[in-house]
Amino acid sequence: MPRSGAAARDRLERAALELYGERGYDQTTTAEIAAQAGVTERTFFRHFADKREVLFNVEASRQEALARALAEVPAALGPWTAVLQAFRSLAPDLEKNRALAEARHRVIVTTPALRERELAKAAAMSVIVADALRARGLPDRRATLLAQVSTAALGHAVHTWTANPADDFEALIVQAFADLRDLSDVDIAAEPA
Amino acid sequence: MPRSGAAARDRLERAALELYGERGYDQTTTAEIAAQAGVTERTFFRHFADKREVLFNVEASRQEALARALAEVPAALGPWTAVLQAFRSLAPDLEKNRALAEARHRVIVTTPALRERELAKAAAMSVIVADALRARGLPDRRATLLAQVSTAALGHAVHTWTANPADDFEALIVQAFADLRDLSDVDIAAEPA
DNA sequence: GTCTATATCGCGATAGAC
DNA sequence: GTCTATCGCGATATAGAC
Repeated sequence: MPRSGAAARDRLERAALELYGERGYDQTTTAEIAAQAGVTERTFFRHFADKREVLFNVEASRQEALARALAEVPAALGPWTAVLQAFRSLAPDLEKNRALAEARHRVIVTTPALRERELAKAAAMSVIVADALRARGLPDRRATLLAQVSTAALGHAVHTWTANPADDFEALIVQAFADLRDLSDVDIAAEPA
Repeated sequence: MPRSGAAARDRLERAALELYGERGYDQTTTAEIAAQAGVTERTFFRHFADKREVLFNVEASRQEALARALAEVPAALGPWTAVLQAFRSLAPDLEKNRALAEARHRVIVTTPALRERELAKAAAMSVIVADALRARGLPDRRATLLAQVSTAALGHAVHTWTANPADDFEALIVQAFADLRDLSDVDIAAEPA
């Protein structure tokens, strides 16, 4: 048994995804996950704050990737377009891990507790976007607003993508942003005084 | 001690808000809340599914109000405007309970577990909006997208409102929708081929 | 209402890795 | 040798079962 923390962590993640998938989240105990990974239950909690977090470690690297992408977007672009471009850059990584993402997704959507955690991760994404927009000089409130809204669009695209194997992520996020533009356009005419 | 369920429920909510505020969510046990409300711990769990839910009962009535408001919006209005109008109708109720909302907000923002639940409630709101939009004939994907995005704007407005005692909710939500329109407008010109 | 399972976490000891 | 992951034991509290 290697003493490497990372390996144990990895085994715990795999074991959790497998067990949650087989018998469901509620019917799986942390002790079982630990056993399957070849460590004790106590070790599980040293790696993950709680039973949910074990499925959301991937999010961390995704967050870093997004932050980096946002920083690299040319300053000349408008905020809306800048965010879209950063989101598009996530596509390759997403497509590469599609199989895993689908397995994860299946478990998450069927488990309220996990869906809650997923929403929390999305909120964290939103904070990252807001920070980046402020750094671009967007006033605070607008930065927060655009961040929340665009992150919502991102979440929408990711969900659609995961649920429909035929869909292409990059096309979906572009479409989502376009739809939003159209929707507000249409209503401008209809808006009452 | 009246055996009335509603009264006990009310005392539990008050007790929880008070105790969470005083010593923090993690340092408060459900037993303590029950004791302060003059009931047994078992009764706490009869009324609320878990320790968090005790702070989110208000959301239920808010959700109903929103669903009703959405149903009453004239069919002639575009989806974007329709949602905005429904959101605006929430203003009076919000303003009336401002003091309580602020106390709640203070506890929630400082407690990750509670923030997660709050996000889940927002997601539920989003589903309600999406249903209403589909009922108005909007295609499924667009309905979901617009629902998520507009709910994000709503959340943004509510947060800003709660955090800034000087702000007026209705003005904030109108401003948020206007900002979104402007943001997409600005970028249309700047968008690359 | 009582009883119980189990998620979560604190502490001291142990044992690979460097 | 120092670190730090892990272990083993134990305590508490939430939530569900009977």
